[in-house]
Parts: sequence; structure tokens; C-alpha cells
Amino acid sequence: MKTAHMENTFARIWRLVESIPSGRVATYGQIAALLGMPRAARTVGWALHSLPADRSTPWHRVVGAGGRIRLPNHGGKAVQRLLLRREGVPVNRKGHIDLDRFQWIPQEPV
DNA sequence: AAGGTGACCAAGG
DNA sequence: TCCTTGGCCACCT
Repeated sequence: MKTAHMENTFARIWRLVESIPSGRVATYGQIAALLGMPRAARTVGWALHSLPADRSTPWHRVVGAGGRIRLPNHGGKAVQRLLLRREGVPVNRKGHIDLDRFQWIPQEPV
């Protein structure tokens, strides 16, 4: 049944992203998988794109598969790189992040 | 109610 | 490594 406690997908995505600690990153596909939608990576990207301005969600901690920044060059790519570096995550000139060292691995079930 | 759209992804050339 | 292609899924018209 559809009831008030059912939260829409975007809200679930935002909330999960908000649990990624500073200094770590997750991939779009990983977020989707953690929410039980292993093939909904595009939906995660869309959810972050349409993030409400008044919500402080660390959208910059979500990157593409393999640790690549997927934002368009003029769509905040430089901002994401800056925010990540500011919290200690190295991003090389090509926008690559080393997932082996910086990927968020939740210790407790989400 | 059916089709368009993305801050995706994996595989292939 | 870079680009293209086909598949995907939830939200919006």
C-alpha cells in the first residue's frame, strides 16, 4: 500500500548520500545498489542534479564508475574537484580519483 | 498513459 | 585512452 511513510526515491538517495563521510567518495552505481536498485545509476545522477538548494547534501562525494568525475566541464566539474581536494581527496588533472584508497565502504548496513 | 530525458555503466572499436 | 552504442530506471509532461 502507498502510505505516508513511503519516501520517494530521490529523498532516499539524498539521505544516503548525506551519510558519506568527508574524505570518502561513492559511485552513482554504488548508491543505487545500496538502495536495492542496482541498475538505477542514472536515477542517482538525476536525483543529485535536482537537489533542492536548501538541502546540504554532499553531492560532490558521488562520482562515476572507476572514480571519474562525470559532471560536464561547465556544469560544476571544477567545483567538485575543489570540494573533494579541500577535504583531502586527491583528484588528478583528468578528474580521476583512486577508489582503492578513497571509496566509501559502509561498515554498518544502510 | 506513453514517450522524453539524464551529474550512469559496461563493452567494443 | 577516447568515443560510440545499447541498455537502464525513475521522474516529468
